[in-house]
Amino acid sequence: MNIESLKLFCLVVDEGSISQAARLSFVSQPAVTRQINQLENFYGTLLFDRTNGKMIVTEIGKILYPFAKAIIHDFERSKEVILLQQGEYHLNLRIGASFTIGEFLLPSLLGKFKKQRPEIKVTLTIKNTPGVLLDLSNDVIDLALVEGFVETNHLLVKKFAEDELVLVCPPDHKWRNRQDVPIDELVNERMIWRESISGTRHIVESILKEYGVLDRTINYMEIGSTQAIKSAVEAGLGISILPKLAVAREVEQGQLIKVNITKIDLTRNLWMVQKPQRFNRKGLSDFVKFVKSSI
Amino acid sequence: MNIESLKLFCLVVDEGSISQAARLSFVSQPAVTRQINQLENFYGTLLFDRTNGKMIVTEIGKILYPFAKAIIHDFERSKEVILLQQGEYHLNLRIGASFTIGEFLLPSLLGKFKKQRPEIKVTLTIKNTPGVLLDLSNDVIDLALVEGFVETNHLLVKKFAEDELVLVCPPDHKWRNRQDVPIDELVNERMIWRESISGTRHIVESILKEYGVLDRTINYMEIGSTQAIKSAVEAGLGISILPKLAVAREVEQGQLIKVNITKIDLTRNLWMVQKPQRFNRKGLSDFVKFVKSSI
DNA sequence: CATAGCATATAACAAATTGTTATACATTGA
DNA sequence: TCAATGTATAACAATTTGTTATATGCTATG
Repeated sequence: MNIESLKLFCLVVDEGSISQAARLSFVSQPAVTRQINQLENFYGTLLFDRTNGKMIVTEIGKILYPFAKAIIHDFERSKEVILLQQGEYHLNLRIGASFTIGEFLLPSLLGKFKKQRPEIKVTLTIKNTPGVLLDLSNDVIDLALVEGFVETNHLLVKKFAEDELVLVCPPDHKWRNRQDVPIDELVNERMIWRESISGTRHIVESILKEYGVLDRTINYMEIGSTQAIKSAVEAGLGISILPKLAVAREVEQGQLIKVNITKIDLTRNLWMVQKPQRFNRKGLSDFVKFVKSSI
Repeated sequence: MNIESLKLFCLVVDEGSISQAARLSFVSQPAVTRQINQLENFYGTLLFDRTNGKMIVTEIGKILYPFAKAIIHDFERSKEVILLQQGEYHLNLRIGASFTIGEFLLPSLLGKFKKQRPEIKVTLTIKNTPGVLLDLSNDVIDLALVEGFVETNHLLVKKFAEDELVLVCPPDHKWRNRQDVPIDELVNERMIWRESISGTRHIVESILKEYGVLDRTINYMEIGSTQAIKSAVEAGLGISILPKLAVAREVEQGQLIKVNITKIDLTRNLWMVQKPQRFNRKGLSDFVKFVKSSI
């Protein structure tokens, strides 16, 4: 039993005409005729008296009418109420980001987005990359913005920006006037690292390993915060390889010295990761579009 | 939107399982899966959380549930109420019959039928044939039982019995000891007729006309009642051609003399006439079957 | 009273929907 | 780990729904 049929039935009752009901419903007249016929067959009785080509509802049709109206009403309400509920859903956006992205890239980006779409409520959660991806798979966030090494297992991954990793040293370091430093010279330098599950560290380690330098550097210190690492380097405790994004201001103001590693490109991609969902929050696709267009 | 889909949705919610819902509905599991999917697509949202293969209704599904229940309930009620109404309809049977059939054939027939089906309420209306057919076309009766000459125009006509027309004369008539009377001898006899629209008269006239006798008989009297004609013949006012059914008892008791007209068969058919209706009263088809089987 | 205009019904066919079976994939529990 | 169970998907048949073309029947109008 189709609710549309009941809707047509009511319309024919109200209009007293199949043709008129068809016009109002933007379907052909035979379509309405058949719907009414099927309704009559279903209930096993005539719903209209067709004497003289007029459609006059029968006694039994009059009995059906309020039931049909009630069904239609409930159905329409169900659509409305769910749509309302959906509204809140779609206007909520939960973003997770790794430290570098969350602390240095997203704040201004989110600011611009909120200016364009103030009605969308954004929640930003900053964790290390594995934590963010865990949140994603647990449906705690709708979108993950992370750097490096995402297994594409059941996840939608798309590059949305690049960031360069740069070697920084204190202003009084011996490399302070060098443009380039060959990678070999990193040997015996005191390296300050992020914690071992950090996306940034993962990338740096794999590069150094590739060049056989990793094992010969001095793992001098591990600090769980980029901000703290910067302070440590500034204080002359060692050197570090950090995202350009994170040290841009300190380098500009001379608190840190940026040194290129000869011939080595430490550019890595930044990824947007989504879980493939049958129904996404509308705010999500809007934000994804915004990020793509603004970077 | 199909009410069956909503029913399945509720069943899946209640059972927490698509497979179980499929079993209870006697359809295949993929059929239920797709119904649920289409429902989700229609509302643009997930109605179930399928984590770990379980079907747990979502918040929005919980919103839909009472609406679906209400719709299903109203729909079921509409079926019940209409069926109830139908009951009265189907147990009512309005029969119309022409005089001869209504007065001499139907009473015992209806008695037997009521003994078999006491729950069916029968209304019998007796009129002349055109009146009965008019009632039929005006939906005042459901079944007409008439003799002769029914235009098959939009009507379902079926022979259900035969009746013979017989010539009757008073017991002191000159033909009282004759077995046969040639048709020519009818000339100059005082004929007593039914009214001109009577089915019986129609048939008799056409036979007499066929043999060229009609214009030479004496149209002595027209009486609107078979019973009155019988009395008139008995009183010696003339002769008449009447249905065998109507004179059987009087002939047996010697109050009227039956005379055959040589070599002429005045057997005529009795007809059951129905309007072709899309939905007939059940009592009607039952009565039609009863009549066919009992005659 | 014939006929144009309007309404419903029916037939034939295309498109969409619904059901089926077979099969893939994921989870659970022995 | 593997069998058992449950959901999803693909491919196909059967049914349903819409369409256009056309028949039929009533009403109003000249």
